[in-house]
Formats: sequence, C-alpha cells, structure tokens
Amino acid sequence: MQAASATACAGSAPRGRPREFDPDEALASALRVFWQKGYDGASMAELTEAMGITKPSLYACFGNKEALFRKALDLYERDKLCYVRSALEEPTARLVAERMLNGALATHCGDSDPQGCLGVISTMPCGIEAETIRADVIARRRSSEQAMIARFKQARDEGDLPDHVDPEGLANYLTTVLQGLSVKATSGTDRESLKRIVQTALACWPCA
Amino acid sequence: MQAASATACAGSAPRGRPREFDPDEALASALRVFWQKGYDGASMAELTEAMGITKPSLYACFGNKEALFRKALDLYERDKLCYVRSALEEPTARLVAERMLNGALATHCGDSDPQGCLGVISTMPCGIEAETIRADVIARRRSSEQAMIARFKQARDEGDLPDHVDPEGLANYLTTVLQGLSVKATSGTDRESLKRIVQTALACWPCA
DNA sequence: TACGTTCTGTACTAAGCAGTACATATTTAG
DNA sequence: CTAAATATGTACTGCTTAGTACAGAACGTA
Repeated sequence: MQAASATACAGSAPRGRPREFDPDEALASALRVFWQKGYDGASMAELTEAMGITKPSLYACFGNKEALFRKALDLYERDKLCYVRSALEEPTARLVAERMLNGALATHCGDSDPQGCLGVISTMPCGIEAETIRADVIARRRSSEQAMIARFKQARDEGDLPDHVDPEGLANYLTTVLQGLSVKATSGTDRESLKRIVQTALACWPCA
Repeated sequence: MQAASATACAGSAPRGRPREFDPDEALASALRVFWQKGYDGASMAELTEAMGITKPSLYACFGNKEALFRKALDLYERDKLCYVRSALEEPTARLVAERMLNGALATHCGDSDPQGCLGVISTMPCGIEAETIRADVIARRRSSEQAMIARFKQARDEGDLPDHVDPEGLANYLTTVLQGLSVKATSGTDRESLKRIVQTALACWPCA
C-alpha cells in the first residue's frame, strides 16, 4: 500500500517502466466523454480512444469504469463547479442568484466544453449499472442544496429577503431553474435564448 | 397493405389465430417501463416481461424497440400531457402558468405513475441508439414551446402582461422551471418540496 | 377434414459490452 | 549483466443486448 500520488512525491523513484501518459490529462479527456454521453452512453472503447490509452492501462490506473467516473466527477466539481462556492459568498441573496445563474450559463453553455450539467445528466435513469452512481450524485447535490438553503436563511435573518419569502422554497426554486437550464442546454438550446431566460428569472427575483 | 387499427374495424373478420393480449394494455405497460428507465435503460427483456408477452409477439405487433417507444410516446402525450393543451386555453397568462405548473406536479409527481417527465428523460444523452429518438423528442418539445410563446404574445397584446416583459423569454423561462421540476421529481424529491417550489415560482410571477 | 393464415414459445444469431490473461517492452535496484 | 517491477498491446473471456428462424398451436374458410 504505497501512497504515490499522480503528481509524484519528488524523492520517490518509480521502479518499473514509466507510464507513457499523463493521468490528469487522461482523466480530463474521460470527463469530456462522460459529460457528453453520460455514464452508460460512454463505452470503454470510446473512453480509451479519447484518453489515448489502451484498456489495460486504464484499468491499472483508474480501477474500473465506475471508479473512473467518480474521479472524473471529482474533477468536474473541483474545476467546473467552483462558481457555486464563490456564489454563496456574495453579500446578498440576489447577488448569489445572479452569480449562480451566470455561472451556470458560462459553464454549461460555453463552446469549449460539452453542453449541460454532468450532474443532471448523471441523475437521469439509464442503465442498471448506473444506479449506484445516480444515488451518489443525488446525495452530492443534496448537500449542495443544503448549503444554499442555509445561505438564504442567513439572508432572511440579515433582512436581505422579504419576510414573506420562504428561504428553503426559494433555494429549491433557484436550483430548479438551474437544472431546467441544464436540460435546455443539453437539448441544444442556443446561448442567447438561455441568456434571456436568466434575465427573465432575475427580473422575477423577489425584491429586485 | 391493410389498415387494420388496434381497435378493429368491426366488420373485418381476423383470419388467423387470434391475439392473446390487448395491444393497448401492453403499450401502456411498455410506457411505464420506458418512463421509469428511459429508452436505453429499458431492455427488451424487461419490456416483454412487463407487457406479459414474448419477444416475437412484441416485434410482430409493434415493429421494433424504437417503433414501440414512439407509440408509447404518442400515448404519453395524449394521455399524460393533455393538461398542456387545456392550460393554454386559460384566460390569463398567470392562469396558464398556474395550470401548467400544477399539471406538471400532478403528472410527474403522482404516486400511480413513474416520477418525472418521459420527455425530459428521453432528451438526456445515453446510448448511441437513442440519438434519433432524442432528436425527435426535442423537435416535439420545440413545437410545444412555440405554442406557449404564441400564447404569451397574445397575452401581452391583450394587456395581460406588463409591457416590460418579453413573452418569448417568459415562455422559455416557464418551460425551464417545468423541466427543472421534472429533474427534481426524477431524482426523488418529495412532492411537498415540489409544491413549495411551484408556490415560490408563482409568487415570483410578473404582475401577480 | 384439409388448407391458408396468424399468433406463440423456444432457441438461436451476431454484435457490443466491461473486464482480463499473457506475452512483451522498458525501467530501477543490485 | 541479472532480477524485480511496472507499463503496454493483442487477444481473449463471459455476459447482455436487439432482433429472428422455426416449429407448433389456434383460428376462419372451403
């Protein structure tokens, strides 16, 4: 049981034949495939081709398909969903919503990455094998939603939201809009339409 | 090329061995499976078992998996999405939204049918085989969205919406919320939470 | 009774899937 | 130079998938 990280412990000299690919790059390529096709839709053949490695290399480095997906999901949350964290630090509830919606727009409707949200795609029923992953993604999302609820409760305590507004309802409503945007993005709706949807949603925001 | 419908042309006497199952019932069972598992997630084995027939019977009666799905989708739109039509006939834009949201709640979060919207589930990427179906479902949805845009334009012309509101943006925003609700329902969010989301969305509706 | 027609059930085909065995190549340690 | 260790590529396993061939069963008609 050695704990040799991908980015090497400097001093440790690897003993055998050196790896001919960069695991981080390969994982990023895998992420793109999962993001585009979903867990079940991405075959090991497609994954290995996109990653530029063979199946035995993949299995030796990442375990199996499910483990690979989980690592890709970690990368996704760390690299692509970072706007969620910073959005929650905005000073007002409205700014939180604004930043969340625009962050989603940038991340899920850009032209350098696949359209839509990997999380939403992964919670849709598909194969049987994906069930454990579905449950995992749903759990991760739930914790993220709890954070938003807490943020909006704080906002109401700070007098930042009208008293008649239910913070939990508002938080869940906002994630609903975000998930709806993701569905539309995945379906190929163009970015201009999505921008107008975000504008409309913000125009409707309580206490604008 | 005879056009013998499922519900028989009365006069025509069927010549061979009579069918031992009801195609309408079988189709309804198939719909439930597709609704629960998605197109790719539903295997022919699961379908035939739920429908109570064998594979040759299925292929003889419905063609193939894709044709079966399309017939199930027709049934779904006719039986389960009928609230969309009637919602558009409501006298005000707000009542349209109210009826759409409550209709979605009843249809996608009931306890007699699977959770979520078959249309949304079917537009998520999964297998390669589902691509043509995805495109088809997206096209169907687009025409439905056009109808709502037209309805909201009419509402603005009738002075039923504030002048500063963009009818197309509002229609697309509403479908976004509806699709988001479907994602949440599919993920197992309980109906009470969804009701509160609908309430929040309606509280935000322009010119309440 | 015999025939044509249609449905049913068993048993199959071919393809795609995730995952792996094994021989070979490339490295460090001694 | 040899041995241990790790990575690689080919070729495979076993399983599941959609779809079908074929024999037999049940009907109307003659």
